[in-house]
Amino acid sequence: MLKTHNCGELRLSHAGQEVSLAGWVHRRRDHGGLIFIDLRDRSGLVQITVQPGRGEAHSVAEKARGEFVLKLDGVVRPRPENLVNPNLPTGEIEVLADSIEILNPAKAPPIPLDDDGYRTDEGQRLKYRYLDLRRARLQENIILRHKTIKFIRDYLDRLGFLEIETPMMIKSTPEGARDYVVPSRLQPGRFFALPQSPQQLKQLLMVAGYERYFQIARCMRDEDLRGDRQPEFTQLDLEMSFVDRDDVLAVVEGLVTALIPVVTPHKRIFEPFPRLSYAEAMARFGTDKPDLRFGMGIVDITDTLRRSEARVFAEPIASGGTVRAIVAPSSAGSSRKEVDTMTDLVKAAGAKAMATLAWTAEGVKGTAAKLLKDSEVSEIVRRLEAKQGDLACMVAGRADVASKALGALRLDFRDRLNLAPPDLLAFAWVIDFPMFEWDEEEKHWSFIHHPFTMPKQEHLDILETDPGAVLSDAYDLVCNGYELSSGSIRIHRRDIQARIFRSLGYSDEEAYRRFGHMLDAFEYGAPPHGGMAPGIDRLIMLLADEPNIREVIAFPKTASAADLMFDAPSELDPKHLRELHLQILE
RNA sequence: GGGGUCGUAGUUCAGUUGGUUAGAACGCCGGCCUGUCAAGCCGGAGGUCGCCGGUUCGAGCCCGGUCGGCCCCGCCA
Repeated sequence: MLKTHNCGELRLSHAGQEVSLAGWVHRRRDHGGLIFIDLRDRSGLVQITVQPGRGEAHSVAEKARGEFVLKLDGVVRPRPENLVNPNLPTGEIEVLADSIEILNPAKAPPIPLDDDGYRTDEGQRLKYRYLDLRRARLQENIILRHKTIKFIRDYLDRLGFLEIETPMMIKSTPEGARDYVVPSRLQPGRFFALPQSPQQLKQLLMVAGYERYFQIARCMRDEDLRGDRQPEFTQLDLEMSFVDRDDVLAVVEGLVTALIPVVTPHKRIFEPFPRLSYAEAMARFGTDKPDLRFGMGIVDITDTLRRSEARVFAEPIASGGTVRAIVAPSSAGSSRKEVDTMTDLVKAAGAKAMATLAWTAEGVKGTAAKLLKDSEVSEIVRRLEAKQGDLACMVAGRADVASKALGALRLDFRDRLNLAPPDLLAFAWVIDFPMFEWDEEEKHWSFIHHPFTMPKQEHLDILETDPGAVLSDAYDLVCNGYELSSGSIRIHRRDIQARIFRSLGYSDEEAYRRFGHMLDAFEYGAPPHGGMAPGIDRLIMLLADEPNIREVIAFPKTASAADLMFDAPSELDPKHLRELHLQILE
C-alpha cells in the first residue's frame, strides 16, 4: 500500500504519528512560503502543510494542481486552537509534509468537483462521470447504496433467504414493457430478451423448492424515461413459498423498518406502515401512490350539493358524477392568477373546471361563494373542517376524474407550500388492487399487475362474468408519492392460470405458446407462493434526499436512454451485423 | 408519440429595439505573498454565441429546421 492511513480518518489521537497518505489535490492554497493542500481520498479531506526549506517537498507542492494524484509522507500534528477548522472532521489536526511525490498530474477538470454539482450541466456531468463521481455527495450516495444492499443481504440471509442468480438472456413476451433484445448469432433470426424482471424465474424457483429466494436483480425496460425511471434499474427481487399476503408484507416491512435506523438514522418513519386499499387511495388521494407526508385528503361533498341550485354542481351530480374538494392551508389570499394556474392544472388532469371557496378576514370569497346558499357553505365548512385562511378547491364530475385532478393539485400545493416534512419517510401499503382494467384502445381487459397474480379467492366465481369487479392479492409499497415496490400472491394452479389467460383474450394454444413453461411447471406440484420487488434505486433516492435516481446510480443514462460517457448506443460495423444476421433499414 | 424548458468562455450566467471590438463571477495561466482552509493582491489568456438554412445593408438576438440536456403527459404486464 502506498498509504498507511486514509485522509478523512485522521484525528487528534493520531498526533505525533508518521503517516503516508495518497489521494487527490482537492484545493491548494499557496502562500509563496507556506503551501496548504487539502488532500482528498474516499474517506474525506485532510490539510497538508508544506513549509519552505523542506527541500523537494516544497518545490513539488508548488507544482501540484487540482486533482493531481499525490503520495506523501509526513507527521500528524495538532493545530493551535485558533487555527482549528470546525467545519472539517479532520480540522483539529494537519499533516506536516516531509516528502511529496506526484503519482500522476491532471488537467484542470472540465466541471467543478468541489461543490454539490446540482448547478452544473448534467450532460457535462454524465460525459465526465468518472470525475463527477469524485464529488463528496455522489460518493456518499454510492456508499449509502452499498450499505443498504449489504444490510439487505445480511437481513434476508438471517431469515433463511437464498440469493440465487437468474439469467440475463431469456425469452421475449409481448406483454408488459418493451423488451431490450439480444440477437442470436448461432440461431439466425432469433432473439433473446433481457429480463424486465426475473418474475417467471423466481416463481419457477419456488416450484423447484427453494422456498425463500432473493436477488439484487438488474431489470431492463425499453420505455420512455423519467426522473425515477432508467432503462436498466435494480430491484430487490424476492419470493416466498407457503405464505399469504401478510407474510410477505411483514418481511418487507420488517426489512425496511430495520434498515432505516441503521443507514439513515435522521429519517422518521410511521410504524406500522399504514394500509389503504387501492379504492381508498384513489378516492382520497387521486393516485395509487399517495404522498402521506401531509394531509389534505380529498373529501367527497356530493351529498351536500345534491339539491343545490348551483347548476355547476347539481348537473354533474344528476348525471352520476360527484363533487370533491381539497382544502389548502394559508391559501385564501391566492391571487386570481394563482387560481387560474391551479385551474389549468386540474384541467390538464381531465377536470372540466374548478370552483373555489376562500375563508378570508372579509368573509367567504371564491368563485363558488355567490353560487351557494349560506347553509350549503356552512355544511361544506363542517365537512372540510375548513378554517380561517383556508382555500377549498372543488371539482365536479366523474369520481375518478375529480379525484385524479385534485390529487395532482394536492401535489402542487405540497411543492409550493412546502407541506412535506423533509425528514419523513411516509411508507404505506396499498392493497386490494383490481385484477384487470379495460384497455380502451385495444378493446380488451388487461392486467394491472401481471398475469400470474392471484385473484382474491372470493372473486374467482366472477372472473368470467364481471372481470372489472375482481380484486387481486396484489400490493404496493409506496413512500412519499413514489411506488417503491410491487408484489402479489401468485397463481400456483394451472386451471386458474389458464382461466386468467382466457379472460385476457388468449386462446389456450396462444397461452401455451407464450407461457407453456409456466403452465407445465404448475402441473408438477407448485407450492402456493408470493413475493415482491422493491426498487433499490428509488429507495436509495429517498434515503439520500435526491431529486432523481440518476444521482444514486454510478453510470446512469440520459432521458433519451443514452450513455454520454461511452457515447452509447453506437452503430455496429457491417461485419458484426452480418455475423448476427442483421440488416439496418432506412 | 405529444407538450414545456434550456443551449453564449472550462463552469455558472448577463447580453437592451437587430447595429462598433460579445461581458461578469468562478476556474485556468503567470507574478507577489509564512497560517490559509471558498486564502488574498496584481496581471493575463480564453468565444464556430449547439448545428444547418432563411430574412436583413447588418443576426447571439427574428423565422424555419435539426441535434443535445432536463421536466411533464402518453408509455412503464
